[in-house]
Amino acid sequence: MGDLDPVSLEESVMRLWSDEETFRQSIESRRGNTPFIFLEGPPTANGRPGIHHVVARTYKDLVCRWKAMEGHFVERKGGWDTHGLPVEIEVQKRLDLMSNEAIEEFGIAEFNEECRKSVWTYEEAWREMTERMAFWVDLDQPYVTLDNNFVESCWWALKQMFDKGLLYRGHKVLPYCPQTGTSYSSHEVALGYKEVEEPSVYVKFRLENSNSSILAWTTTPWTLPGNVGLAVGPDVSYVKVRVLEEPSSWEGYGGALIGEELILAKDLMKEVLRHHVEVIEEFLGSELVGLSYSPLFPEAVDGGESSSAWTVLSADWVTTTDGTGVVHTAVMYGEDDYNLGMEVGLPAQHTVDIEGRFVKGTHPRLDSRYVKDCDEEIMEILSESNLLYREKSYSHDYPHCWRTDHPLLYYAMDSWFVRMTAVKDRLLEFNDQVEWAPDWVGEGRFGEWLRNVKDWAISRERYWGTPLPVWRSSSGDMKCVGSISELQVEVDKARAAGIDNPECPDDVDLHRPIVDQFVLVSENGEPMNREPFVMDCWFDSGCASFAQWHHPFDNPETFENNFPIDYICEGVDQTRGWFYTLLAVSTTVFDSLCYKRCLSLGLILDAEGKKMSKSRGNIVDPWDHFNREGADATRWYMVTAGAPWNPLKFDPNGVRETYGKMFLTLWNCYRFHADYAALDGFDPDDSTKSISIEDRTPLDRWILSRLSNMSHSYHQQFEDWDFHKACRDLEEFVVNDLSNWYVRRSRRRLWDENESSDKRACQLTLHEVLTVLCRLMAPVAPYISDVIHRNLCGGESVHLADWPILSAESNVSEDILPPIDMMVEAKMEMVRTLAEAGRRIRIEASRRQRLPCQSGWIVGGPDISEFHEILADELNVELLETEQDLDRFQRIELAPNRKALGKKCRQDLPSVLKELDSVDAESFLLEIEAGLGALAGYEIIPEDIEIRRVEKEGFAASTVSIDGPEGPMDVSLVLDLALTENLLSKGLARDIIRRIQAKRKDLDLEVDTTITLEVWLPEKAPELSEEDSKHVSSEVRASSSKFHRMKTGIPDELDTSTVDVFSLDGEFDISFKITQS
RNA sequence: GGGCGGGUAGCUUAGCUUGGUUCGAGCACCCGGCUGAUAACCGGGAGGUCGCAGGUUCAAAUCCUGCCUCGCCCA
Repeated sequence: MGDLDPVSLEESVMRLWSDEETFRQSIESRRGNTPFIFLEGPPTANGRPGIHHVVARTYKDLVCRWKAMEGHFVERKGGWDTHGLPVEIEVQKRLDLMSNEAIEEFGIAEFNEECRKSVWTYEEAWREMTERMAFWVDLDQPYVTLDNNFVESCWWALKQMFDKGLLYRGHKVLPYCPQTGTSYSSHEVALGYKEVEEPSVYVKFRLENSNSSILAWTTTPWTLPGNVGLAVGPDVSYVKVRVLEEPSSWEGYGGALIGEELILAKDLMKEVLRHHVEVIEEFLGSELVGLSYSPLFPEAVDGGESSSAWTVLSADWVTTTDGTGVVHTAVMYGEDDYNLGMEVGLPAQHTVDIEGRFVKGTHPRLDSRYVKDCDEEIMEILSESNLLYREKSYSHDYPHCWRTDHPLLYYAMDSWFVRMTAVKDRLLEFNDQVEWAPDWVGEGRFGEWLRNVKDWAISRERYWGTPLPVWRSSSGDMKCVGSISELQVEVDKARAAGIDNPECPDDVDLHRPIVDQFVLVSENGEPMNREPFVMDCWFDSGCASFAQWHHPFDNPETFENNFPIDYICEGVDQTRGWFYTLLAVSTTVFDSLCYKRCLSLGLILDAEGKKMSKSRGNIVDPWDHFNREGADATRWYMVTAGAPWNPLKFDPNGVRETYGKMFLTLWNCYRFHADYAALDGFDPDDSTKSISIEDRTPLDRWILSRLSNMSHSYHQQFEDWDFHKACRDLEEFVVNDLSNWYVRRSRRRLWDENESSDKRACQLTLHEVLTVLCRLMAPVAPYISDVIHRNLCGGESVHLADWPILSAESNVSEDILPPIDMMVEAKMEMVRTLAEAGRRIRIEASRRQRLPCQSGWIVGGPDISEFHEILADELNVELLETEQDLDRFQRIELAPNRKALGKKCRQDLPSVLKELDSVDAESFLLEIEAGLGALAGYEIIPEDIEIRRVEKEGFAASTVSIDGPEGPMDVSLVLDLALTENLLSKGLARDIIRRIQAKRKDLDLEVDTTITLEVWLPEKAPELSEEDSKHVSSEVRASSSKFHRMKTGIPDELDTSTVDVFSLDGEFDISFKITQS
């Protein structure tokens, strides 16, 4: 068995999986069992996949693999998100189509064709990444959001909403660029923020039947003609002031007359007012509510029936952080303004047209002018009628069009909404039934979002997307079309009514501009045109749970069998994205929750903690690791680096570490088993040679028990979503228990050339341990676990094997875990602790490890005589004994039990502790046992203190605390440091063996190669006994050997390839020569 | 501005629900040991204002309040 080469190992497994269709088999072999339903959140293939996609796909994959091994039928349909703005932007940039006009000139059909091609740009890269990282998902029959079938299902869903009265047409205030005629998403807006300096104005709104004006402030003078209300905070303090005298200096427009009265927030007086004034009244905002004022531009807006137009309104979001504490409200040009306007019934009329010009009739000096050019004119107009108090230049970040650099206008656009507010209670109810990991995402972030749910604006004035299937006549009649056949019926109906329509075949492309060409007919015979929107592409992915099956048009039962979803997993940034839209759609369409479990992953950051993004250029290429440490190590690293929902700082060095520590160690453990199994013709299934566990050595029973314990907690941690803890524990088991103790302690057992039951017990044990390990690891590290498992289990893929732990949810028939023996585990723990203590003692006493001690004594603790052989070997002592007389080496110390004492003594605890420190431990313990113990006036009972045994000074000893059956107990180890000729000889032999073995290794000799040996010992060296020199010869496989006593150190012939010299404790040199025989 | 989450050694982190001995581990570093055992392992060392400031308490990394800071989402 060779060294581990993870890349070629994984690549060959990849080919094997593809040849034998392991993925398909792993699904089919469980067909008929309880399904575990997974839904893939569709990525978009118009960007290159990065390491952050590997993270998400690892968690998707590992849960699905795990559930499959538990016997569930786990289908995994791939998906692609193909609509949406990023696609359009990409194409627009490439073809230099920087406005809607440019796109329409280019042709919508041609433009959409470009988009359709663009979304597959990186499909190949995604497929390769997906396959190489071993994410098992069906990419041959994926759902694709641009497919007609998918779109048709989306139409169907929208019609369900329409029929339930959940769909309505309204306005939405959006950042809008009049030059390109486009409104922008927040993502586009973010591209174009610029710091600008602009005029801001303080305007006087004259109250009706009063000598007073209310002062309001705005940074967008162009919205003033549209003003229809003033918002005040009901609990904010306002003042009315009278102007007493002119300010000492005044620049620019505006001002106020002596005697004029102004109203504004009390806190902002100093900041706003330039005149000397007196406060004549003070009141809360609520007292202002309802007052009427004169419109600034009386011609601009028709108040109509509205009783609230040009009155003071109450809004609790008004603050006094800037302005005057009064917010000028222009319904069509601000989101808060619009919402307030809808709430209180303000007239919703545009004073600005779609090209950014004032509409005719606003004001003779403003009509038809571009609004951003009118700031000066507006100030002049207001100033002339003494309605301007002040102007002030104001600098702020303001969004600009990323394409034309023009400032964006917040503008109320026609828009379609889903009435999510109507189903809020259901949303909350369903959300409560979702098992969230971590739970705070569901309760906090997501729950909070749902409690403040707004109607979902689902229309976009774009080209590339699922068209909104609503047709509307000029008088407002509407029809929502829910399928192709319905469209055909409507088209025929229109044709019959004399409207000329193109053909509408069964496979009509449900995209723009095809569907735009159909004109339908309303009940009263009017032509109806399609509303010119496409849908928010989140609507597409929100429909994925059923649209992936073309529900309800194809096999409705497929959907019924696959809904609701058991498990979804995406980044936490999807909270308001996919997590929400899935729930929004399932609630409105099916009145059901959509998914039962949701794992929300933390963001992935670079090693410096910065978000990975294309623009920063700090993306890690997954192939850097696939081609070096392999996908297993990369996946294992990502899972063990932290909780899945915490941000992961991806450290390339960490992958390397995981590879070195976990995978090389595991491989070597496996190799140890495999090499000897091959040599001995080991057959695990040969029942004539099986050895029951109770007949195996305590060491075997120990590792098997540890394996069982670890497996149970591993499983439990999987169920608790603590994959990181599970895998860390497993890694700890492999490195510490399996490699560093079991394999190390068992090496000698397998060296034995003769067939023995002990050797066989060891091989059986290793075989069992590795088999279970492979199955536990398989979901996370699917390659190496499969290779090892196949080799151990007659070629069976680990992914077709059963999960080794039974649980309520699984379909597994039997538990293959060995018995747990807590006693043997506790004892072994003690052995290992004592072995470490022994090394500590030797270092303190300057006694080198290879020089044996005659005796060692274990003082206290449980009986571990079954492990004396192992421990004696570890400690390098000739004889290990149990000493019952504790006092021979030990004294006691008393330590406080702070928890108990704290309850009892409260604030006197410090003085009690101080006294405890100064009493004589032995005699005070007697007092306590006699019920007479007292400190600082408090009675001390045995529960208040802990007795610790420590070694007495002057002994080569060490005391350790171990976990006994009844809590922690102290055990001491004492070593006899006396030297004898016998010990010196043995130590010398061991040093010689060690150096020769190292030399053999240097010379690349095979383990079973025999040598001839000559050793030259100087006179100062201890005598090497006959027995020990024989021991040397046999250990190093010398077929003949000579041991010389010589007066000088080094033999004459010095060929470094066969001769070597080493120094023992720096006192003398020993030389030796080996040659292959 | 609002909501949520994080801040513990040079780096990565455990501990926080339920307050109790000197805050535990890994990587890197230094010294030593062990090894037919691997990029492994063992012992020891150095390295911590547990983000800051208050508060509660005999006792706070842990509970409470405020602030600073980073991130995400929303405005």
